[in-house]
Amino acid sequence: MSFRLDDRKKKILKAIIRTYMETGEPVGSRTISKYADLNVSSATIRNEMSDLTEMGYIIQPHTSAGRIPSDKGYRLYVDELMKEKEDEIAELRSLMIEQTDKVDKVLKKVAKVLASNTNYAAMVSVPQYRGSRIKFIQLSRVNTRQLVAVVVNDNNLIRNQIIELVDDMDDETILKLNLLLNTNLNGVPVQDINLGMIARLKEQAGMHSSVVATVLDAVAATIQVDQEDVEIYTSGATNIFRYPELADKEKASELISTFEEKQQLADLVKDRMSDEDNTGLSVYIGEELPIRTMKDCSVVTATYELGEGLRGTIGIIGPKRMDYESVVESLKELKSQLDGLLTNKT
Amino acid sequence: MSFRLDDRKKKILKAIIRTYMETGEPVGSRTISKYADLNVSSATIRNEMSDLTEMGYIIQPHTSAGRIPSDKGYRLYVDELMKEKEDEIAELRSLMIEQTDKVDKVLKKVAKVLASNTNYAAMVSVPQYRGSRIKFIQLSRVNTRQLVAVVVNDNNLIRNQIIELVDDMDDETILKLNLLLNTNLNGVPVQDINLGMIARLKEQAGMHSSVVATVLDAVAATIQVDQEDVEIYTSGATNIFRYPELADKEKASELISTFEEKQQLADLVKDRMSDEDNTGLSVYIGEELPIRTMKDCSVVTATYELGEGLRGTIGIIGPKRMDYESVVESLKELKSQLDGLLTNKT
DNA sequence: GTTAGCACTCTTTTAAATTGAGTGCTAACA
DNA sequence: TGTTAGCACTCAATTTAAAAGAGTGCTAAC
Repeated sequence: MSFRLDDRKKKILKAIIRTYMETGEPVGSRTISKYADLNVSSATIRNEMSDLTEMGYIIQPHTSAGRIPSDKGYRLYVDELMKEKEDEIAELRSLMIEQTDKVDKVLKKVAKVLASNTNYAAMVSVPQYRGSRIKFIQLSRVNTRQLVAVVVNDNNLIRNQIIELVDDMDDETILKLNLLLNTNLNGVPVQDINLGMIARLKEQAGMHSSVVATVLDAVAATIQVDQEDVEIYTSGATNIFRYPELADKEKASELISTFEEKQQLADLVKDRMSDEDNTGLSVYIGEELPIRTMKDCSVVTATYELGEGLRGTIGIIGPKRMDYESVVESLKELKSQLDGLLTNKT
Repeated sequence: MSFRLDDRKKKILKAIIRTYMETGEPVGSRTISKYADLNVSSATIRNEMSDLTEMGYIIQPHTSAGRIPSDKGYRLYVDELMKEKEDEIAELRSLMIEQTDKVDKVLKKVAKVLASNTNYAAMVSVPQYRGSRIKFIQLSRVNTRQLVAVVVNDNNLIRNQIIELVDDMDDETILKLNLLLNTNLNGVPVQDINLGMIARLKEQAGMHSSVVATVLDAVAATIQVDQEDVEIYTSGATNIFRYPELADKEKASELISTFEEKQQLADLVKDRMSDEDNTGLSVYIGEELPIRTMKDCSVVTATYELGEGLRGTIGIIGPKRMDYESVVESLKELKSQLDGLLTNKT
């Protein structure tokens, strides 16, 4: 009782998915039979649809309604049936990135443009520093009891912190510490800096004063990236109201909460980040997503690389019947704009 | 044909508002007649309600339904009828602020706690630097073609920027510039630094090299606050789904968009900021709000002051029938926790 | 001034009837 | 053997009608 997915079946499945994308309503045999390059009657379509249902590519919401694509159906569509679609993307190309903005402004704008361009919800993760190296460290005196520590990494990202002193510290010591920090940490990858290393530095500092220890700890804290919290910008959350299948109170509320919290999105992105494949694009459909509230959604993500090792993710969240082609194209376009953007800026 | 708002009328209005807050349904004369300390029949209440309607404190959504409070009614309630309510707030008191966190983390948390505590949407604006003074400026060399500028103000807030040089700059010049900047700008209020001042500095720098000019411009840009964009954290946007009168697709979508965009909230906050009254608390009801999408909401805001001149706003957005008493109490509590929080931290 | 009573209004709820899209099956056809 | 017309059947969605319920305004009596 197993069927072959022949050419006609594929064509019909594709027609079903395409139609469903537009309307959001279950699609019936009659509708498909009118579909251009497929000159068969609705009865024939019905037979084929019956087969496709049994094969699990489409689903009948109730006895007497049309069919809608299953996750498996969408998956086949994304993997095989989808043809690239080159139009409308030009808009993005012109609309975008002014070199003068700061990185976070650019990323916020990317989220916004992406959302308004696709009519889905968009997210952009701020690149993690992981893999970047320390380029410059400086301790400066603000006043007798305050220092400021500034750390610049090789992507020109700056972190800093005020250090409150409990005891005085003379200028010479500060100079010495600066030298120590720079000779020992310059060029060291951020993630290699750990407690052991700091302990060794404290020893080398020679002086066992607790003030020095405090300062070194503070510097370490400045450098250390909060590995946990990836920052995420979102935009267009309310676009989900455009799609009735996501727009009832229950679902909409849960989904928008997920966007608002961002933590789960961050987890999703982090997951994705560790992977390493050629295109940098991935598609999650429905239950494939690790986030329960999103089981009626699809998510398409792309990783971009601002500079050496500075890697972030852009993504689109929409209904399962999202227009995968244009989403993929939009993401590709933005990815290529972001890749290498940072070459000469903050 | 004008009535006096006597004691009984006030009592009845208060009862109507209280009841409506709970149920969200128009409330009828019968319901009120059962209300404890008011031993009159529903017919009497009806007469009084008729008066109150004519006076504009309550509204009849349609001929044969109960009454709901009008904006004017709520206003009276807030201004006169509301009695302070001291319970449940203790929770906030314990729940809150760990001194160790950074300011932005604290503020995000405040928004979250406020939202989950009240079941309304919450917003927190990040304090503007306006009024703060410059405490410390330092230019440091990162490498031959890059400097980093660090500016610390008297609230210990740090801003910084990488400066790309087009021409080399020797160490002596950097030292000279540092001296120049610190002697001239130290203690100067941030908002007093303008183009004229920078021009004068350039002159004083003596050297007419364009490199120096570039550096000074960059430093100015670092100091300059983006006056336009107040940053705002929001939380609990989806709480609006708890209130049917706000939860239909149309309104919910618009409201959530407003939260997401934040620009309009920022404008609201900025407006508020210029005011100067004793308590720092204000209540906007319905049409009193300058934001069209919020005409069915009420907003309560409180300004807090982290340190000298570092002033921000916390606010609650909810349905007009929000529980003004506990909202006001919650805000007061958080305000008092935030006030003066910054005394010794970043 | 207060209240019981009642007719009237209008929304909400409930139930029933109708419509309509779509299926599955059968029998006929090429 | 694959395709198709035809038809009975199913089930959600829509329409329609009826009933219920909540609340008011007014009147007349206390």
